[in-house]
Amino acid sequence: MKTRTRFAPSPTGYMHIGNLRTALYEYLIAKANNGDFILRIEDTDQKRYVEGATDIIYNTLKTVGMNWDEGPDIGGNYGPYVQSERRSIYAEYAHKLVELGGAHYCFCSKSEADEEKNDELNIKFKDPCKLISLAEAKKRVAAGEPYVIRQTINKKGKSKYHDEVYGDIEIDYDELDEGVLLKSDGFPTYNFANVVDDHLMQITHVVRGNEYISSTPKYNLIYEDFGWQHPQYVHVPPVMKDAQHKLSKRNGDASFQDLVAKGYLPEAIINYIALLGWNPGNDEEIFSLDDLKKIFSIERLNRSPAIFDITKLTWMNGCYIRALSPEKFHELALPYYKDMPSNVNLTALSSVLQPRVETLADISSQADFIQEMPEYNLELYSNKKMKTDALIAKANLPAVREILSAQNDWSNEALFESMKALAEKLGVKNGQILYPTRIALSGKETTPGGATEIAVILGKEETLKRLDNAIQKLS
RNA sequence: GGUCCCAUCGUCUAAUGGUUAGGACAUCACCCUUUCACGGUGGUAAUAUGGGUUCGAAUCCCGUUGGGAUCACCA
Repeated sequence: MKTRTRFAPSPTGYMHIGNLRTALYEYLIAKANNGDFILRIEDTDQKRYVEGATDIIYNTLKTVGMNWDEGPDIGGNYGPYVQSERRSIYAEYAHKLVELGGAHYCFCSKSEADEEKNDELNIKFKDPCKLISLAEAKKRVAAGEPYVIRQTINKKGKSKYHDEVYGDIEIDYDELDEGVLLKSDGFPTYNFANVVDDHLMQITHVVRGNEYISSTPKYNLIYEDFGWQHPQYVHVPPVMKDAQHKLSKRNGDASFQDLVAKGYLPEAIINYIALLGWNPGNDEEIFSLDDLKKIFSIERLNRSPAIFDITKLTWMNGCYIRALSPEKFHELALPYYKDMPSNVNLTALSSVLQPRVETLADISSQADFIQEMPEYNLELYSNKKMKTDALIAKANLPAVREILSAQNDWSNEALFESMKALAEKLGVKNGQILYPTRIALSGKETTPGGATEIAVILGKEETLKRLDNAIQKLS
């Protein structure tokens, strides 16, 4: 049987990192087995529907390269792939389930149900409507009385199923709740829709958060009542913000699109989250999506929650940035150069920046001095190791200015040679020339690149101008 | 509270009865160096806890503690 997995997000307008990881695992399970990855939109809760949310889902999956084989936009043999377009299907199966004895009509109002149960005394909702005969219930339905369809659980003893990650799970049938399957608005709940859809769409592996572990027996009961075989279950632990809290929109935690906006590369994000709950069994940790397709296995999935560590993602993102071709990096950096003066050597800037930034957003903070010379204190000229200070700067900078104004070859190598020659001629250390020059050109304690590299980036005109200003400031 | 799940360095994790408990991030030190990075070398740092089982336990079993999930006409 062909492996088929599905990613079934509800369109709430936010691509959660945990969700994306689930999608990744679903995608990888399918692709590692030459199977199909299906996209299904679970929009049965109209209250939570957010306009444009499906586009975020599409765009995210596309930018990371997780292409789906069937979905709302491209169709497939098992559509429609949007649950709100499948209402008649759920209604049909829900009524059928009633006939099969797996569910019953319930006429209680929501408040009646709430009143009945008592969390503190651990009293579960006992539906009085279970006692209504099917004939009577049908009559009331036909008369137009509002109703829901509730699951009927009469089984006793222990339910048992196997989870690919957590092993054998045993839960007493008494613990199971006779939940609503079809709401009074005619929409199904997740509890019902996912079973019907997963069966109809021939999903072989259901991958989802481990919060579903304890409700899975209810779903299995529905499969049983219909005489269907249930899929294999792959419950995965949550991705955490810290030891106590899941990553969530409510906490204001970063979504995929937030991370991209902060200068993280989609490839790095995917690589990092793949390792949050899965490992290849060796010490390697840099993987492309294609690599992952080849080596992913369900057996190496972890059972315990993993904390999302932005520091490690940042490191990994730095690895990906350094691995970029200089051209590609330059292309990605371009948007951050929007406000740069036109005479700046952007190619040179990119080449000094590439090994120094960990996220694209670092570009702005590292290159800010190029746009505009910052205010700085003369103290900056002091450096013990370089044996230099403002006095030495004052003494040497005029000579630097002189030699550079005569400089024709404005390459880094040529500039460096000239500066070295100058130091030798003056009988001072290289650092006593280079350090003050760097400060004069940047006004910053740390810069991407040394004095001559900055000079190349700024260009001759701007370099001389900044030297003049520095000399004036020092006098 | 009932039920279910989880527990190795600060973090992600490896070690599926026998290892000096390994790697990565972070951190610290040193080297490289035209500041800062990059790169290189080395260090600090973990089996929650108490009992078993066994020649031998991070690993198997039981208890304890801690954490999480679930008990919606949300998914």
